[in-house]
Amino acid sequence: MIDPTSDRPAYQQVADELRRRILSGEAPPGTRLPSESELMREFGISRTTARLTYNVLRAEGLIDTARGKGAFVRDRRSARRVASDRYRREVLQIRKQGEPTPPPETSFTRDQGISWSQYRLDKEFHEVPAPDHVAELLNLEPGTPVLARHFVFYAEDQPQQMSVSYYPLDLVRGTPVADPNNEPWPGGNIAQLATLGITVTRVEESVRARMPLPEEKRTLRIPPGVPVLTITRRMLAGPNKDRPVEVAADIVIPADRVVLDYTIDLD
Amino acid sequence: MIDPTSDRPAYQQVADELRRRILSGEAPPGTRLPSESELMREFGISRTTARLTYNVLRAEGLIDTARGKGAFVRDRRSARRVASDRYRREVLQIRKQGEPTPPPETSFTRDQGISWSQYRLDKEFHEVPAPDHVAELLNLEPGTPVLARHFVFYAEDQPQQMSVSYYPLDLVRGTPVADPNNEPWPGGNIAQLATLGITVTRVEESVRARMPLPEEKRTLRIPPGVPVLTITRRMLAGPNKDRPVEVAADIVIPADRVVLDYTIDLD
DNA sequence: CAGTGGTCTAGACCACGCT
DNA sequence: GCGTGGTCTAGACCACTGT
Repeated sequence: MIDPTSDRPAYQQVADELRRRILSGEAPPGTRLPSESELMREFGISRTTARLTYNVLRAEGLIDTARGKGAFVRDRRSARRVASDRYRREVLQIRKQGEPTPPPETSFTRDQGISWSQYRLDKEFHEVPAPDHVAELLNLEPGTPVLARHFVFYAEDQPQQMSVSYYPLDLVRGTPVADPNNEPWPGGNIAQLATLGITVTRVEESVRARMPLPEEKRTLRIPPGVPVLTITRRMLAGPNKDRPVEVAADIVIPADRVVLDYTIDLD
Repeated sequence: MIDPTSDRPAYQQVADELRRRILSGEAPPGTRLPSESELMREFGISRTTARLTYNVLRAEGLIDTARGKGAFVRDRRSARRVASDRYRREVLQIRKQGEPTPPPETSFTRDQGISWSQYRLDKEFHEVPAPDHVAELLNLEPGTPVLARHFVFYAEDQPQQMSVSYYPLDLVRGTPVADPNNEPWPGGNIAQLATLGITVTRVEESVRARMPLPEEKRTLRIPPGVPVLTITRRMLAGPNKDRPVEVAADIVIPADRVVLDYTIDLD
């Protein structure tokens, strides 16, 4: 089954064959793949080469391996959809109610399709000098003190995303926004700012993807071969949409758990 | 330097130390890291363990390795920004000119900040039965014939993205849109549809991230540890924004080459 | 030519899951 | 207890880059 005359290394040739089975549907998600010993016999390779094969497929996010069990085809369908008009719905909710009343929906819980009580929130609030990219997005001098709020969101005990939100300190000092004990807060960021008399009129999001750092892998329980989507968000206030009131630098979401939907109207 | 009593494997401990140097800025992009032999001496590990260390850092997208040269810290800054209002600018251009005249700007060339002549286009046009997800997005019966247009975009001879665009065949048969020899086409997709009397009024984009397939790695020259962003795009026409005229399933962009910017107005 | 990373082998011990 | 994957060693040959 291996072509020794080929330039392609043996472990890649074996990976090619297993990948073909996975992508063709011949080996659907959940299927158990040959054990390393079986690979050694079937392809006439050493243990090390068999392991190299599975290293490749693991890095591609195609398989899961477990000690004592074996190697299995991973289910790669992504789950919840996060729509860009979640912000608009939040605004409508605020206008309708005049003022949000608990237990309200937030963009996060609504995206999950689960109820408020089904998620947990880890949080730490810090006053820190603004990092450079934050200062730039908030139009502040570098080093200006800002409020940094760290969150990890869970749905049904599964971590879904982590984020750091930055606010100009002058804006929020002494307000409920700066009080960790006020969480969970009704209605999400836009509603929180509305209680301070700030009307958010525009949201800007910058989307990137990269491999997770070890700490992110641990906190979000990200399996091998799964990248993260990062969103750098900025909220602008005022009729001219020019006053930055919040930037959530690095919202980090495991890419196997989300689809980001955006709508662009051309009229 | 290695703690043999730790649960953390030796190759991870070495990776932790090198990662710390990279992320702290102690080893900035371009820095040469210790050779495998040096790692063996400095940390008292075997060649295999040293290689495992660099496998980890490679999969995280932190380093590049080259035979005969060594291991180097990769520059991870992402480059061009792709703004969601590129579609709006394209519409404005069409309205202004009445009809696009070459050499025009497209959303693609404008995003590059390069001129039209600096990129090349590989293309194949096929009439195929609509795949399931395409049929659903176009509101067609599964298997309805559609026009599939395959593109690979280059900027300065570097591949930047590949895509497949699907059009309902009834809409475009016999028109210039279905003629491969008409490429490069002035003004991008929206302008092309405008010449058919179709006014695109809404664009929907769904953004995902995953590791690239081998063919994508080859075509787009993607280094190890770099995911791809995929955009599934749908264009809608008509005053009610309800007639799907195009879906580009799987626009694939190496994540180290792009930032996707979206603006959401709340009024 | 010496040094680099890429591939591959044969073997060892371990932690874990299942029966 | 046996089979699984996870870690680690010692050693070999190769292709490529530099001097």
